[in-house]
Amino acid sequence: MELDSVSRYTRGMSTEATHELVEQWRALQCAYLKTSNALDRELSSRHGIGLNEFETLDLLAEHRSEGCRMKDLTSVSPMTQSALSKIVDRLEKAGYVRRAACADDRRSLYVELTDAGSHLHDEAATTHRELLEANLPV
Amino acid sequence: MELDSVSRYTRGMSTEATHELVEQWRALQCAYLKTSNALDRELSSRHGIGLNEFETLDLLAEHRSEGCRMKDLTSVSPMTQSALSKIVDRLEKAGYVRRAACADDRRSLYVELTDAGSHLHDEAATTHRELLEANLPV
DNA sequence: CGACATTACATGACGCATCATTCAATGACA
DNA sequence: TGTCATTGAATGATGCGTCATGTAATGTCG
Repeated sequence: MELDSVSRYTRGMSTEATHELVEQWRALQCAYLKTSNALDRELSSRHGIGLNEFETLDLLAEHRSEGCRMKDLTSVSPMTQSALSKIVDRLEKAGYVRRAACADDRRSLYVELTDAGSHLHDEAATTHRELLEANLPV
Repeated sequence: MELDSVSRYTRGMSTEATHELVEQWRALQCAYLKTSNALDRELSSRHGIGLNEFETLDLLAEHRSEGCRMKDLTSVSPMTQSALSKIVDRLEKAGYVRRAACADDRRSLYVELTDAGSHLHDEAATTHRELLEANLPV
């Protein structure tokens, strides 16, 4: 008869090592969720945009000089192409971003910050950096 | 005239320190998203439950002896009370969990693993630990 | 050149988490 | 004990991200 009242989810790992791994994961999870929730809340209430919207603005600001197409955005963002499409939708509707045709390739679209978007980014970035400082593990 | 072509979202922080902070945040984000996506995908395909469902099972297994009410679950999980209520709904519908009345306080409900839930947890935990080992930064 | 594969992006259906609210049970206190 | 606040949990509306798919435009290669 099998004794499986105690879980044995360790295949070649000691239980201590496994436990440490789980602790590490929970710490990572906790740090991430705490920070991202704080960021999302504050950015929403102070500036009216969510975290992912801000980070998209941030990437756009960062690559402003090179010109940023949707595909470039996709390659530097952890978000899905689909999600980015909708984020840019929202940012465009709010007037923070503009889609512009691309001469070389008519499938592509440039995404550019508008002046309003640039201003918003500057302000929101302050909030963002403050919260990172307050929430990030040292 | 103001020169704000360069963002100055540093109030008392050097730009390098700010940049480091952002890098740190992006690394955290990347590690978390990479790991949680991998976990979610694999747990879903191999065992038919999502990450949050598994982690709820995991917490229930961990506190099996003490008896776990919804409020206890809420206090040890990063999820919302509302979210947990729905997760437990799903787990219950799938037969992995059972809600049981609480004698002391008729508002409270105990949540217990069924045998099927216990088995599933054992199996899924293996997957979970494997993926943690594969994805977690060292 | 013409057919097929691939790429860039958008969209609809779906799942899931969150907020606000609700409801019942309990506590506190005059 | 009766009233009011609080607590434990469920639910409906809403928003957002993902997957699968659709649609152009562009490459590729016979």
